[in-house]
Amino acid sequence: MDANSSPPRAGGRGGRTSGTAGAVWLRGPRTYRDSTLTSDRIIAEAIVLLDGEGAGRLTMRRLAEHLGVGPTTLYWHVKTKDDVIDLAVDAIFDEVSLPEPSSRWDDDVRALVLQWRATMLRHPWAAGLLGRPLLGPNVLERTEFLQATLRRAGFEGPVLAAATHGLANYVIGSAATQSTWQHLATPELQQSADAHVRAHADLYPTLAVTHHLGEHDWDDLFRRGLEFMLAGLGSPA
Amino acid sequence: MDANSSPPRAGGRGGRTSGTAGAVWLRGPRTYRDSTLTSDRIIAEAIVLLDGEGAGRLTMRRLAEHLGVGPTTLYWHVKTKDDVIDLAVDAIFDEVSLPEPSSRWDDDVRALVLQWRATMLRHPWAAGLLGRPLLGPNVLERTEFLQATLRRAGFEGPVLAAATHGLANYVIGSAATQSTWQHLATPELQQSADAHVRAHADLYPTLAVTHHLGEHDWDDLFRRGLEFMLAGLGSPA
DNA sequence: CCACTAATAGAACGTTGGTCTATGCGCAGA
DNA sequence: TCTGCGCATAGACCAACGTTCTATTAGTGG
Repeated sequence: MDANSSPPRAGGRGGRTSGTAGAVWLRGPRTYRDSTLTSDRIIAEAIVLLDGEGAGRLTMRRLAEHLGVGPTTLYWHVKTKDDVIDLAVDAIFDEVSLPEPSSRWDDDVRALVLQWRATMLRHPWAAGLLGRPLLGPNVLERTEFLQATLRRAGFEGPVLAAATHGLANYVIGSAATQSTWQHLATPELQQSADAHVRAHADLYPTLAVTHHLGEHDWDDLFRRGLEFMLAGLGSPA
Repeated sequence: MDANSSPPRAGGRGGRTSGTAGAVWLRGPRTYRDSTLTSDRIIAEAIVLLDGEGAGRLTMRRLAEHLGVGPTTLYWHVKTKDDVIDLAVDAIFDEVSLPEPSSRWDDDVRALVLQWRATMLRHPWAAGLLGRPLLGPNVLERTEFLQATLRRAGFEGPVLAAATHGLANYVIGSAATQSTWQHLATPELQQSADAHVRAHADLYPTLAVTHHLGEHDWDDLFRRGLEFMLAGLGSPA
């Protein structure tokens, strides 16, 4: 807030630290104005902001304010806002822990994919940020795990590529759909959407009966779809 | 461009059309300054702009300019820019023609899903616009068709819902991934991404061997994944 | 000819992402 | 202890954006 008023903060550690030998160890790493702004801290705060208020309300100024820092200062640590977003997206994938390989490859896939999905749902803004290349180390590491698991299961060549893509795209699509409905659409919108479909039951007879937009058991839905995919993979292995 | 200079355009049809009976038929529908701006024309031009330059370069001002119209005029026909986008997204789904129901339900699904995908690839900006509810009539009609087809095939209850969602989410995820790579990532980025993965072959051993990011046979990949899903659906029907 | 409505344009506001430039802090060496 | 020097921060500013408010014009019905 008013972190940039007149009295300058105390820098470093207490008082005078002239060229005394050995003082380095007491001083610790380079500190500046005692709050070292790093790109990591920026990304972390960006994620907090995104989690709390959604992608639309992430602005460089608000982000700087939350960090107690001038708006333009961020650009010293980060090139553009797009960089912030890309880094934030990759950062959340750190939460997807890689399962310990078991004796059943499909169990490993299940475990990974469920965590992947859970992470995307924990940060629903991530779904709306697809459409940008996912090349961060965390994403690549998870993709590597998925593909390596499938490869150990015996898939190869085009089949392996298709299996990897199929599973990944299913997760991405599912998470995007669910995030959209759960977090970006207000309950009123969900209800009126439901009402709208039922009001036009002549146009959407099947949807009107079966498609209760707001009342899905999303977990069950996802798991069933995943089992379809795994079953389809099972035969031509 | 300079459509708003001093000389006002000629309105209506030639000269005086006072209260002469029967003149309505000669006059045709209400015309104003001989170029009737409608929300349909706005959406159509928005799609042209989106196709040509991507989502990032669609602004109300540029859209108005392309229509030879003042920037604020659009707001008479359209409430907000989000409306334009929502309408544009739904409009492109008009290109997804509903297949004639055949004797094999899976062929119908294949036909629909392939067209769905093709349309999304034809308008690659659409993928980045997921994360907003798809509730337009065109989208709903296609979803209705998909679900109705599966229902006729014997699916019911949670299985039906899972099958619909599974297929739709697979299409969405696949199209998003491919659009991202083909259109939003420059060839240089693709190449350097490839190089990056191979340079870190220690971290991504499987990807380094198999994952040629820029050189996928996307059609083949998608079809194989779709067949996995359909095969998985086939068994527990 | 006049009032009325539909449609257009313009000025302007607040906010955004980003750049350019100046300022201050902390450290190393003399 | 003083003096540079580079890392880090802030401020003024810019062009562009979405949108609103208000004025103006074209066409219609009386």
